Amino acid sequence: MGKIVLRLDRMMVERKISLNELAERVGISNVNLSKIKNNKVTAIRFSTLAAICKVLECEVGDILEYQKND
Amino acid sequence: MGKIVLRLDRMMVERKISLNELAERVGISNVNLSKIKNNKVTAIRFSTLAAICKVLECEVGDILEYQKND
DNA sequence: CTATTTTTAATGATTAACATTAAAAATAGA
DNA sequence: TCTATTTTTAATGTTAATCATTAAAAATAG
Repeated sequence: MGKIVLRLDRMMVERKISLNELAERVGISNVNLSKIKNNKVTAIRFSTLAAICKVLECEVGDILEYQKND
Repeated sequence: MGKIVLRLDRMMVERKISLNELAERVGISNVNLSKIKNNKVTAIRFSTLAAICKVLECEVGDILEYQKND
């Protein structure tokens, strides 16, 4: 069926930013960012996604990917 | 502040698929797909996004982009 | 070991996707 | 121009799920 996978790790390592700091700068709780980071959410608001892209200075495609199976 | 923009048009033209057909194959109403296509939504479910990517045979970055403004 | 960071869990509020129906607007075809 | 099809807008209601908050457990760092 394929699914959407969020991959924050790479960019976070690249930008040398911790989860707590990213959460603060993005403007959401670290608890929720942890969920997002570990693919425990099934949707995301564009405002949140935009804030993440802004702080991490990256494109949507850098953190969201479509993973098809088979 | 920057925002997320959905761009379905390009891929739809490229795949030569109408909004009604895409809606049907994605599994959502044409009304909602129209909203998505015209950026009238503020969030999206990964299941919907994955279905769109599947039908259009594309990556997330092909239809979702972060647009920063100065 | 201890302090910090990250993850998990549970609860609750609020937002908003999505369905549905109906009508208006836009587009295409004859 | 007229007509059929497609797309968009509008309104209403249901349901899903983000996100906040609090607290505790687990993992990591020093």
